[in-house]
Amino acid sequence: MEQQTQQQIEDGGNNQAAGTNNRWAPTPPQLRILKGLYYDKGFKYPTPEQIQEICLHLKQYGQIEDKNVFFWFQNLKARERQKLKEFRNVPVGGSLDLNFGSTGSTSTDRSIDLNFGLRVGYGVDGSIMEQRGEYHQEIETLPLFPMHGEDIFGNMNTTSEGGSGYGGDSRISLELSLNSYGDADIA
Amino acid sequence: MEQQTQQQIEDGGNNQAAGTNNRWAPTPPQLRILKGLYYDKGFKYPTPEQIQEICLHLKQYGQIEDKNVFFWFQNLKARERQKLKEFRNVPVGGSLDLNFGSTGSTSTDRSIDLNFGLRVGYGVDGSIMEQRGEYHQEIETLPLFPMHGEDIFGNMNTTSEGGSGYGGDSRISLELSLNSYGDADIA
DNA sequence: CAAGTATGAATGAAAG
DNA sequence: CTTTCATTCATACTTG
Repeated sequence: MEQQTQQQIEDGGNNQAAGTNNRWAPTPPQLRILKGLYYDKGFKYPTPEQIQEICLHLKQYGQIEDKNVFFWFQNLKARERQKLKEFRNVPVGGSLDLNFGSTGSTSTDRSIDLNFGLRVGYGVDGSIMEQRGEYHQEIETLPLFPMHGEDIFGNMNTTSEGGSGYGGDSRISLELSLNSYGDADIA
Repeated sequence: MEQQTQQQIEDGGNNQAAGTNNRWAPTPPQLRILKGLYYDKGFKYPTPEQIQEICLHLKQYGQIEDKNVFFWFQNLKARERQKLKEFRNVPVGGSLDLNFGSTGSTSTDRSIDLNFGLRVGYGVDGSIMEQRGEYHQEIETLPLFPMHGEDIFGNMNTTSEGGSGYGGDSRISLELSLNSYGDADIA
C-alpha cells in the first residue's frame, strides 16, 4: 500500500518544464466526442485499435495521446461502477432520509451501466479464464461503531481546534472497543 | 497551516438549500468522528463498505453522502502528504546538486503499462460487447467515426499542435451530433 | 471589498 | 479491473 513513488512522472517525450502543466485535459470538443462514444454508442471497452483511431481523430482538437484515451475510458468505467457501489443509499433529494435498517434494495439508482463483468475470453489459447462472478459474502463487518453513543461526545466544543495538524495533539480518543459483536445496531 | 477555525459552526440538520449551497460541510459531530477515525484509529484507507457504514452513522448528525466521506478521507490523506512534500526544500544554499549520473536510466520512457495489446484475446467466442453492428472478425480501421467530419472543418494541423495551450477551442461547432448529454462543463 | 486560505469536489495518471 | 495518488478547480469563510 505504500506506493509513494508517484509524484511527477518522468516525462520522456514532450516534456515542457518541471513544474508546468503536464497533465492532459480534454478540450471541449474532445470531451464531447468521448462522451458521445461512451454514452451514446455504448462504447465502454474500446480495443487498442479503436483507441488509436479515436485518438487520431481527437488530435484535431488538441494534443492527445493514446494513453489519454485509454485512461479516460478506464476512469469513467471505474467511476461509474464506483458510484453503483457507494450510492446504494442515495439521498432521496430533498427529504432527509434517516432510514436505518434495510440495506438499500430500494433500487434508488440511476440508470447507468449495468453490464458488469461480462467480459470473458482472456486466454488466447482458448482457455477462458474464470470470469469474476460476484459471490462476495459479508466481508467482515468489523464494528467500526460498536454502538450508538456518540451523543455523549457530540456536544463538544465546536470551533477550537487551534493549531495545525494533529501530530501529537492529544485528542479525545473514541472508545470504540466495547462489546465484541453486540452491535444492536440498525434493525 | 493555520486553520483559522473556519468550520461553520452549527449546522445541525440541513444546511443545504436547493440551489444555494450545494457543497457539503461536515457538522461538528461528523468532523469529530471522522477525525477520530483517521487520527486515533488510524483509518486511512476505508473500504467502500466501511465508507458506507461510516456514512450511515454520520447521517445522524446531518445530511451526508458516501462520496462525502470518500472525498474527506481522500483529501485529508492527500493534503497531509502534500505538506510533507512541501518541506523537502533543501536549503543547502550554493550546493545545488544536479546529480544526473544515474545508471543509464536516463531515458525513462514514461511508457506506462500500455497493455493495449495485452488483452486482445477477445474474439475467441465472439462475445464482445461492442454492440456496433454485427460481429467483426477483422478489426481494421472500422468506422468508429462515420465518415464526416469533424476533420474537414477542424483540420488544421494534426501534428504540431502548439502543446497544451491549444488556444481557444473556437473551432467549428458542427461536430458530431452524437451528443445529447450535458456536456455542460468547463463553461 | 480584495486577497488569502482551508477544503469539498473532480479527474488525469498510476500502481497493484 | 480496483484502488490510490496527485493536481487542479470551485467555493466558503477569514482577515486586512
